[in-house]
Amino acid sequence: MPELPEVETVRRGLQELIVGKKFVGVQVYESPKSFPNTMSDARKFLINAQVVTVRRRAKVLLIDLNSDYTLVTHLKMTGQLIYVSPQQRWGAGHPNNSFLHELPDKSTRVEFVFSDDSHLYFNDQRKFGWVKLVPTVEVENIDFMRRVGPEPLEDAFTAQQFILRLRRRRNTTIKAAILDQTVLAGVGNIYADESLWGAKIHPATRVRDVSDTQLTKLLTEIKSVMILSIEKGGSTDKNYRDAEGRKGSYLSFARVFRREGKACPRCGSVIEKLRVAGRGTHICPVCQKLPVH
DNA sequence: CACTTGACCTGTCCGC
DNA sequence: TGCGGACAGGTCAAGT
Repeated sequence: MPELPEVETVRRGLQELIVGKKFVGVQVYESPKSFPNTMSDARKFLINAQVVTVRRRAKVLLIDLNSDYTLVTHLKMTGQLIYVSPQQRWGAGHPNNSFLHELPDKSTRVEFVFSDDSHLYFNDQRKFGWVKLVPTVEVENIDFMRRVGPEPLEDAFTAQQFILRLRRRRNTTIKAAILDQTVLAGVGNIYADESLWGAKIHPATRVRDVSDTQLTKLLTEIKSVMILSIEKGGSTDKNYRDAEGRKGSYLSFARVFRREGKACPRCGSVIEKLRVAGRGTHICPVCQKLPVH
């Protein structure tokens, strides 16, 4: 899915595009998971409500409404939230997002309509994602929100805290540990591989075998990789699009992710693909050595 | 509690 | 071409 940089890119787009807009309609195409609330709830708390702000926590997007309800969405692997203006709906396409006039399509789960006849589409090919409408004060009580760890890009999150939280997971691999959303928020498979390469740590290293110095370096790499990716509009492998339907370009700057068989930009060795923590994993076998015992 | 694995879905790609 | 299997950016429920 969309990891932190992709969700943040969508958030920034929506913040520009939909704040102040008023919902006048909603159409649910499929999957109760995508919009489990009753339509009577939607009528009461969504229809005629205006968007106040668009927030993000971890990989979750929060669209606050002036009805004191919040649209909470998780894009999981293939979710998209795409805004389409009335002009775009009539086919005023751009090469980068010319499919907008074709929406809704077969992957559209929910379609929202604003009073100016612009639309917001929640698309999700694999149907893992979800949208909920919950009272704003209840957002923090959602199970995931209670358990999720600190935001890596907040200055208040220090290396010391990062190390303390990671040390709870001594016997697992460092990659599994940073993918664990209760340790810290927002790291997914792409930025796990990229930041471990930056810190020269083999993803299968047990946490107990990674020094505090290396963990400090790892947090620095997580932050810098995410900041760069946000600048590039995130990573588009296949499905990911921003709020205007555009692709992100981070993958053309990636050092190891999906670059197996190519040269490591640091030492020139051939990048390898392996499986760690049940996920496809990319490393430089020379820069990232497993500790020997 | 810590840790691992499979399930949730659809689509695509690769080998036979 | 067709078919089976592996795999894809995330999380959660079970299992040990």
